[in-house]
Amino acid sequence: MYYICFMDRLITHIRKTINLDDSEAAIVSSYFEYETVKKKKHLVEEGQTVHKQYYILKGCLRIYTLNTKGNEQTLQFGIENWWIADYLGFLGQTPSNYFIQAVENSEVISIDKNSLDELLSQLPKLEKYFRLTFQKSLGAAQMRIKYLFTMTAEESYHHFNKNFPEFVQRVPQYMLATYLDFTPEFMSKIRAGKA
Amino acid sequence: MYYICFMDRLITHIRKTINLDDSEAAIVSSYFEYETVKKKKHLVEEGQTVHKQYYILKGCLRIYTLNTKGNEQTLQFGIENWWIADYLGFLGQTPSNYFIQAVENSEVISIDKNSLDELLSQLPKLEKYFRLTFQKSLGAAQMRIKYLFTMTAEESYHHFNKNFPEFVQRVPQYMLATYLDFTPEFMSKIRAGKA
DNA sequence: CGAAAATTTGACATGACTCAACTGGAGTGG
DNA sequence: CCACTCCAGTTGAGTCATGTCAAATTTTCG
Repeated sequence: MYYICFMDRLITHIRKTINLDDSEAAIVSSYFEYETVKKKKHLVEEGQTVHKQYYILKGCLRIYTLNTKGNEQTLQFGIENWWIADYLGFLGQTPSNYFIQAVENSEVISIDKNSLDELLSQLPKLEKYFRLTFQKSLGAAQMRIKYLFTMTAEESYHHFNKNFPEFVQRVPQYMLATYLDFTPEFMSKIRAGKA
Repeated sequence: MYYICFMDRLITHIRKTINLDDSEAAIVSSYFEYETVKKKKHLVEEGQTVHKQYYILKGCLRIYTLNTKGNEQTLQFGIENWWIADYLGFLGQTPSNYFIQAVENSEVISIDKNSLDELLSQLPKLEKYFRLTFQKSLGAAQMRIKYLFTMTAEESYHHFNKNFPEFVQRVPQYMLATYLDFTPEFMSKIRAGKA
């Protein structure tokens, strides 16, 4: 079974939280689909109602939205072993509020709501893995809001550089600007020390 | 047992998601503590390391932080039947990143990490309740970030008024300003139509 | 009733944005 | 492997949304 191969990463990740024997791991595997996305391509477009949660095997994705002026605003970046999704859309099966796009050529595995519900009723011990994953993500989202609030543009930039150097290398600057909530031009001025 | 009384709300809330018989409900009840907080008093101060998750029975609370200038910034408000916590601090048992304060005289029930862990191992079916609760909160946090990004001060104000009228009535305006990310003075000008 | 807290108002200051022009490097096709 | 294009990044001038500060006014509540 080839899919076992690319499922390994997720199984390993789950096993950091709960025990899974091989037959259970096989069940988990059977519920996921493998997808590749080329750089710049979208996995989800705003307004779509087919929702999946994506687990990133390789590459880098982002979730973003457009503001009233039509500019992109990045809510979150994700890399290897991160989950990414429109959680409200997923739960309510409502149109997506966001775009999900590949920043680099990427590989993901995905699961839709029905499949996740089935999987969880077949293997209830997985609830704990997802509970902890979401709890952690929720904590991260709180910090994200805190940082958006408390730092000036320049502080945000330096803070991000210091704390997430992997992303700085992998994400183009104009895109990082849409995450830190200022314009690419302004970012350029910060970098030049002319802000 | 008196505590059964104020635990009712949470039990009812949990039963919207999963089934609980009376003996299970009693187990849940036994893990929570009842607390009251007077308006303006803090349940948690920044830097503290005793962490609990709070379920609001009555009243209104908020979680906030201070920016570099010492001004308050409100991350989230919570009312009856909402959970409120510093989730990252809770999970990691690290010093709190935030203050949790009563906006009105309030009643909450609380649980610390050890108790929650015990409760969940004794009653694993609760994992699903918390998984769904956190998943929903995570979705809400995503929307929160989207709104902070995409709206001007004036749009934020009107949007909040329209969508959360209960809060507008219960929360002082200067505090709402710290949630919507502008100054009380500017809020006043928006209201006067002079923005 | 009085004090403290919340809200309003106005004058002025400023951080970040807009727009347009320019530079340099990375792909692409011939 | 060169030439061309296109996209990312830079720079500067002018502008605007929102902040700051201080004072006046209104509301709340002990």
